[in-house]
Amino acid sequence: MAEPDTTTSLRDAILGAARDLLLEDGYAGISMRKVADRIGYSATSIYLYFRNKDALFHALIDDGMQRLNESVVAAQAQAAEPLARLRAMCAAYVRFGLENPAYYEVMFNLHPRHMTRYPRDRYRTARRNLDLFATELEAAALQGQTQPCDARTMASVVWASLHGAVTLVLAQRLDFRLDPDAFLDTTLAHVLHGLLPHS
Amino acid sequence: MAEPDTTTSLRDAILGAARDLLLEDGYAGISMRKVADRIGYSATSIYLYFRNKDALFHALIDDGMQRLNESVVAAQAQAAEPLARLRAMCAAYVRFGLENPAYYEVMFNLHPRHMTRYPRDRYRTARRNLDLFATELEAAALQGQTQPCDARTMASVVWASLHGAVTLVLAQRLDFRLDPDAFLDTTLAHVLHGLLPHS
Amino acid sequence: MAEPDTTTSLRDAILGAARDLLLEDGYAGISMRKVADRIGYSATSIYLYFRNKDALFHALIDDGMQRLNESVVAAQAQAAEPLARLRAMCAAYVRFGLENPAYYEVMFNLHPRHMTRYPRDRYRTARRNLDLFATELEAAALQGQTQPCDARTMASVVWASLHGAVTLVLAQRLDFRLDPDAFLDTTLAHVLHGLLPHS
Amino acid sequence: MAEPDTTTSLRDAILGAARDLLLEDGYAGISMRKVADRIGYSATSIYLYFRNKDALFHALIDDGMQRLNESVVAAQAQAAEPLARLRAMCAAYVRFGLENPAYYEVMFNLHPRHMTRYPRDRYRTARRNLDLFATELEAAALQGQTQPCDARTMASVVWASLHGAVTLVLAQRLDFRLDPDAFLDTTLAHVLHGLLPHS
DNA sequence: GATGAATGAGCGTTCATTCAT
DNA sequence: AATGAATGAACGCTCATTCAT
Repeated sequence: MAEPDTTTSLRDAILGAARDLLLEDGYAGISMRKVADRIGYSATSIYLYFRNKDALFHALIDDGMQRLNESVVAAQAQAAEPLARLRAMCAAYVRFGLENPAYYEVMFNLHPRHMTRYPRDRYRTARRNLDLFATELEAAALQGQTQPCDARTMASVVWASLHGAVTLVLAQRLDFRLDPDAFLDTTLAHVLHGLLPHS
Repeated sequence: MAEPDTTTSLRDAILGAARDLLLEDGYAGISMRKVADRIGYSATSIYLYFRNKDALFHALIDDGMQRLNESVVAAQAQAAEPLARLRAMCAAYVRFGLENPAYYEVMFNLHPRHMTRYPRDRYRTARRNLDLFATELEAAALQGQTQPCDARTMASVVWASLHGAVTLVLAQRLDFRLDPDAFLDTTLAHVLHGLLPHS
Repeated sequence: MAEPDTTTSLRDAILGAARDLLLEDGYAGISMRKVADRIGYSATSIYLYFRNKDALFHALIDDGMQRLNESVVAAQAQAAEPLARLRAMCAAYVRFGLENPAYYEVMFNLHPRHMTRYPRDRYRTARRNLDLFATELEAAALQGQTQPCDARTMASVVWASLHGAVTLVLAQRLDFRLDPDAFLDTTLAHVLHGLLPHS
Repeated sequence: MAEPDTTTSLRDAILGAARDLLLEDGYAGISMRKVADRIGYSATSIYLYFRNKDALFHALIDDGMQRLNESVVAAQAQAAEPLARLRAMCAAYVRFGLENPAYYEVMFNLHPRHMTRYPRDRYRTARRNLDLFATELEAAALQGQTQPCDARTMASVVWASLHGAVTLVLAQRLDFRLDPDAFLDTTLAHVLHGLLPHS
């Protein structure tokens, strides 16, 4: 269909097409042929760059994790105070999800069934992300800005809330009478408020 | 394979088999023929009760929504005070998700693509669920137990947090060093704490 | 390609087409698509009658064994004396091989690799064939017409000789200066002569 | 994968790898890429030495024929008398087959389809083998040790019997209650006995 | 109310081969 | 002498769906 793209590497083109398809049709919507068609190459060519479909997905996940990490780290650097940093990081996380729905789906919604072959140690990147939140939570608690808690657990709790909000919006399950942006703002405020010291 | 089941209606048998398969093999594991095999009928028979695969899914969603509603309503009745009611309802919601992963997946993770044909008015059941939360939030705010807010938005925010937690646990994306139950308890506490009046 | 054949059952048509293809292109030459094309049906239809490719082959083998058995049994009945019976049976065996090269190939040349899933007990039919030869060998020995020997072993030896001759002719490996018929006649005579009592 | 082998010629390395693969995975197990992988070269390189896959097979056949010839010639030299020589040669033939199943398969079981491009004159090596047997048969007949016959035909008959026995054993089609070695010994004895003068 | 027969589209994957370098 | 990039064809198989009965 499409003309072969000669400006980017074929490997990147494949990843890009896969990402797009993922967004349009979900996991089941990706097929090696469709990816190939979209970039104007034969299906066989994909196998020159990825051993099989799983490998392609895993590369997508790695790629997404990397980008998410960068976004959050960048946000972290934008404020001086733990709580402000947290707020920036949460906002960055949500923004990443909304702006990269395909990455988001493959990273966090892909059923474990499809992850069984995902190399164990690659999860480290994901955990590193959580650690960023935990670090700030710990700092905030030390300064008395938040209720003391187990930083690791609370990091996951915060993550879960953000994740739920992003997911609902992306899956178009949000009550249609609500404004997504207002909803997300409220979510952010609620999440942070939930961390404050019990009076 | 299986003997036709003569005690329940065929329609129910189909839904039951679909639910089981969903649970066992995930979304992709459901195929018309597998469902048919499992109940000892021919694949063609399914089409007598459901126009196509999507219709079958939608029925599954309806079914799940109904059950979820019942769980939450039951929880609501167990306490007298708005905040206590909310807590019970949140706990019931989470419990439902963990105990009915198949329903949960099809209800909230099904790709929008499959929802395009989902009749608009059926969403009402889903909305009714949210309204339950909104009602209690409103009542709690009136009594000064929580920070005033738009009840509808906040209901979705609460829901999003619970949903995120459930999703992470079901998708096995929770940090393996954390205890799921402790994580869920903390989530619940955090969600409720986030509602309290700003001091 | 071809018009659907409405006179024979589809199952038989499939087996027939598979047999023909086997003859033309060997084992590797058979594909579900080719079989389907040849009978004017879609490839999918084959799966209505055979669970998979192996099952199709196994049916072919069963079919061939049955026919071979019938040929040999018929020959056995044509003579009164053990040695004459043996001769007739050997001739019948060779004739069957030459006239049913496709069956012959699946039955005896198919690599064990492809037989691993062939149900153990089906081999009984093959053994029954050997027993026919063994029976006559035993009778002949009792009458002093042949050198005493272990009938079971010798039955296999006789079989091996016939099998080798058939195979060479079918695989077109026979020296092109020889007349196949003369070669087969000599083989038969040699095999039988080899059974006679040592003087 | 493997390091390129610099001691032997690439052509030989290819043949060796092909032979190994043939043995391990059977005929269908050979693919140009697998052969290439095994020797640490690119698949394209094979085409520098063999025009296509069939040519590679043909070379394998030549190679095998050469080796078989050597085995038989060596056996021939081990006895002084025609009949004893024949026995030794037959035994050598069988041994070669059992010890080189890969060669044996490609030499004698390869479907005629793949042989159409096999250069006519190459069959000479195969014929030379038969001539060895014919020569001894002729000598034995001259000395009155065997029944007079057309040596060329009888050489093929003898060959066919040995071939049948080898084939059955290799294809694992021998009655599992028989001991292969005993079976082969009996075959040998039977073949030779069949040559003796009619009393 | 239920089925058997049939299919077109699609899947992930492997293969022998070509061509420019 | 050797390769990397690329491909068209084919493979076994599963799927949702239709249609006549």
